[in-house]
Amino acid sequence: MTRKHEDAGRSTIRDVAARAGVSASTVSRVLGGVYPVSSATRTRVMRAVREMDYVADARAKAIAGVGTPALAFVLEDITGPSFAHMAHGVEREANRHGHLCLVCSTEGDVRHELEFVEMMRAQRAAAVILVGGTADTPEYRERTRRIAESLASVGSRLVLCGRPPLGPGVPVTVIEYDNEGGAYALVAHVLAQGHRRILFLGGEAEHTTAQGRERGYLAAHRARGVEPDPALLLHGDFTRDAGHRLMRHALKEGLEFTAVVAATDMVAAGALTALHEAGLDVPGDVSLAGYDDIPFARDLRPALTTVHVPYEELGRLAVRTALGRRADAPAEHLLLGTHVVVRNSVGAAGEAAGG
Amino acid sequence: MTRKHEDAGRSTIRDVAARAGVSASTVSRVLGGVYPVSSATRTRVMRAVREMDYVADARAKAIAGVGTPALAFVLEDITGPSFAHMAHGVEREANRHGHLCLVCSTEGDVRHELEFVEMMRAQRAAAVILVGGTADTPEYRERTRRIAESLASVGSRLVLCGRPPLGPGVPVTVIEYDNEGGAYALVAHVLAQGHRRILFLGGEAEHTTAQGRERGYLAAHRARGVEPDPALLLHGDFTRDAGHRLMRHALKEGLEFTAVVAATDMVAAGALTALHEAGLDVPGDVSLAGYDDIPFARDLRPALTTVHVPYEELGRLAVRTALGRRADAPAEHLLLGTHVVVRNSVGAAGEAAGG
DNA sequence: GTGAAAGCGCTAACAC
DNA sequence: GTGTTAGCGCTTTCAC
Repeated sequence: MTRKHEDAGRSTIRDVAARAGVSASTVSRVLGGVYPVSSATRTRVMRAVREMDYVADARAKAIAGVGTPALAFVLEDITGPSFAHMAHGVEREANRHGHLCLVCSTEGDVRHELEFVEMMRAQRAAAVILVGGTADTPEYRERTRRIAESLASVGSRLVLCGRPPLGPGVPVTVIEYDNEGGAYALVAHVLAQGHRRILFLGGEAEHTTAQGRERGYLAAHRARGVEPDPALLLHGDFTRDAGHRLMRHALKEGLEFTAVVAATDMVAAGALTALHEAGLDVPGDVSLAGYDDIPFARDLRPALTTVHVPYEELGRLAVRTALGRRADAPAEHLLLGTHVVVRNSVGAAGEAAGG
Repeated sequence: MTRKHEDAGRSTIRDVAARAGVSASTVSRVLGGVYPVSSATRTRVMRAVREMDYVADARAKAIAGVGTPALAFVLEDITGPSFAHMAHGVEREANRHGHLCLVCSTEGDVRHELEFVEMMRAQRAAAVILVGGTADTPEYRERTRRIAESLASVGSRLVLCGRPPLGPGVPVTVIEYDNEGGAYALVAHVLAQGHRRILFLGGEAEHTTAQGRERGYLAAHRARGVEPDPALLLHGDFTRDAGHRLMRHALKEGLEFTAVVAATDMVAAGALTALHEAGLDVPGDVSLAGYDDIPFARDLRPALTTVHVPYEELGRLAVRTALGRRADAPAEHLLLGTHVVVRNSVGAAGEAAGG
């Protein structure tokens, strides 16, 4: 009848009740703060609570059907600036609504993503938010559709934040931003400066974010009537090191270009360093642009022209939208706008000497 | 007797049992995978599980006494690069041990920190990790001591990651790194280049991290026999904007210095931009150094001389140490080393012209 | 091997 | 107002 193991302090509501000389329900009522309880009892109970430093077990409350469920977000690596900003938005908004947040880093491993979602389902999370783009393959779509459905089946909901939808009929909430539109505007700006051979330092070929940006790059060219040279499209990942490596490679290969558009600011940063190491001036010899508008972009020399993405807002909206929905609501889709931020890294093509 | 609300799919172990034509205990045994169960039953149960896409409620398991508790980390803002790296280390290591992670951003508000810790206590988290430095006041120490004790009383443990200990007798695990030593080495390096008036762009005056770095700054001066000018110690916070603002201020006031040491790389980045905006060359006119060695430091122009801190390792160790301890273990303290990374932002003083 | 029953810490419906 | 009882979803004796 009494607790099995008397580990110091791990007291239960019954211990508090005993100490206050009342029943457990009374303690529950006092703590709940709603029911009518005589002020004398209330005082006694509160004193016991304080003396024992008691705090009710949230998990027990949860299974008893009270208390707000957690929110889960899974991302590749919290260390990336744009991930971090989305995560921050998610976290803030979740807290505003009284939800705790679970984080999981997949380290880019798809199996981890699956494992985590399963764990979140076991936790009966209010929603699972997949943060950031991913490799888009048929398997991915199938797997994610299943995830969405199994989440819906336990009353939870899948949210895609910064990742495109999966097609109709999948019970998923998606909040993304306009990768293609932003890249289009950015590249149009570069083209408007007279550049015609623009190197694109992309992400992984199948990555949704990279693809969107690449589409914008292509579309801007076509709109301007210039045929993009496929040889100018390089692929790596979204890290600073990839940018550095790709840029060195392009320079060594003698690729001809007068401007480079990097898929992210991180990539641009690495590329910038490689350009400098090669003795090239930006934007004197080569123009450079990034994407994301991370805080650091302003401190690069020259200050980086880039595309601003409302990452934090994205995270906040993901939560707000998810919480407002029933688990089995139909798919819904928000697309946030982006805009280019002109700074000093893109110059007129006339002055450029070529890579 | 049957479930109250028949929300689609939220099936329980009893539903699975019914479908498989066995008792709940049998399902539990099959899923547990330990007990002897006839392979026929096992198959039937597994099929039911699959068909219903059943996954056991982790919270219920938790209160029944099985399942690994979560780990919680609370930090100011996941958006800061060094926070993010510590968080990443925490997350990775926790996952390696099968623990889920709860994150909480305090947004720098002490009350939030308290609230969160209380919530984590309610969650019966295995440990609560406070990530990053904080304002060190008597109230802070008292409050944190109480937190440590109340956590210990529910069998959990407080871990300070990148934050100094609280004095003897407090049941706390602290993993920090040598702020003072790193700053000492860095400033010694700057002094060795002949600089004698070194501007220090610090963090908030009471912030533990800022204090440690400032102590190193001071100590290096004294060791070299040069009396630091208090007027050269400026305080702000750890953001890029603070660095920018402080630097402009220093320039406008006509402060005299030939080098500046920023409390973080972010601050250094802002300062660098301010220096450039003022038409000053780094390190030609003024030398500059940072602290943290964030990935971006290499891409600043000039590449930033800074102090490397093993942030991710710090996070990993925090978890590993905490999990290895009993809740009521005595205080313990790890101090990780740091080292200066010499790049191009610090030059010889002879060539400097003064701010 | 398998089921019934008790218990984990809590809340809520139902008495009195 | 307050105690008793019956759950919540799970695990784990204890019988058979």
